Amino acid sequence: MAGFKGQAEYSVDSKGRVAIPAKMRNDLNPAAKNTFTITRGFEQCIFLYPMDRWGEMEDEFRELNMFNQGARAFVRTILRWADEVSLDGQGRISIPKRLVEFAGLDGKALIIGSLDHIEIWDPDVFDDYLNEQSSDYESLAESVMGVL
Amino acid sequence: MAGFKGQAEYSVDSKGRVAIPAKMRNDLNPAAKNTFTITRGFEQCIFLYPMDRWGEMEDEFRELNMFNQGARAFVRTILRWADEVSLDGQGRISIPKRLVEFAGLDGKALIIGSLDHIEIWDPDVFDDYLNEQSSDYESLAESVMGVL
DNA sequence: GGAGTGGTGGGGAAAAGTGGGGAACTACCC
DNA sequence: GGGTAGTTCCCCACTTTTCCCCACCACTCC
Repeated sequence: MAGFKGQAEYSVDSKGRVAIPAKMRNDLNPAAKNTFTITRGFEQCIFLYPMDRWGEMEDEFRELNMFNQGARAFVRTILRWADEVSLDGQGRISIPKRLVEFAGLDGKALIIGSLDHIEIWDPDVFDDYLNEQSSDYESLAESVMGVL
Repeated sequence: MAGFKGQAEYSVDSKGRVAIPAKMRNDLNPAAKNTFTITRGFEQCIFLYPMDRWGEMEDEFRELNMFNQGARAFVRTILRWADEVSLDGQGRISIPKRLVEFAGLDGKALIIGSLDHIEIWDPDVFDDYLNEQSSDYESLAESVMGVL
């Protein structure tokens, strides 16, 4: 299955609905049944995992030792923000209010494909994130990939 | 079976009744027969285990060595707080008074899905819990999942 | 230029949450 | 032993939210 890639800027309507780019919809595994688990991402963005991939994530969480405080706190956070959303007839999902607020979405959304998941950012928030990056793309690449 | 996820803030009425979110009810295994074992959770919250999953938990407790003092104390605690509750026609359960007091519930309840169980928190108590967290979500994720 | 695909916006039906009332059961007191 | 008060459980009705469907506009590809 091809991973998600590319980016697009779409509008978020008053009901919190956002269209998922057709290109990414086409990359969906039929097993995902046009359904995603939407949850809080890292940094100030939203993660969207297709149902099939989310099942694998849950299996990883189940393997954690729930008698460990840190593990409980982590699982509580990722799960309490999570919700299941499906594409409507127009290829849109509706984002729960609390996630709209968390990501600071305000009329516009930046959709970014990221292999096994899709990220949703507020365009302004994403600009700030880019500006905060201390190292440039080339140095980052070296530190992440250079040790392989 | 998909695990429980998501959160919702519902009211606790004067009779100690709380609705279980429809999304979580739909994730219930029919074998659970709309029945839960409700008991004291970790941190100041209430745990709700569907009947089918609770059976497995009991099996785990049975395997503990009851000649060990700690094991006895642990099992005593979790069992003495436990009670069996069923959904009424409106999808609600009624929480035993002593658990309402333990969790500090006061008119409102925060329901959090957590894979194999559901947690019930008082919203204020949960805020305090969040504030006590020493590390942010990103660092927590790295320390919990980063070693995989 | 027309048809089809892709994104946007709104309205109505159905489901979900909330609160209250009444019957059945129990426990306590007279 | 009977009556009363308290509790629990079940059912009904109301209100709000959510979801699904329909219509429209823009762009692109024949």
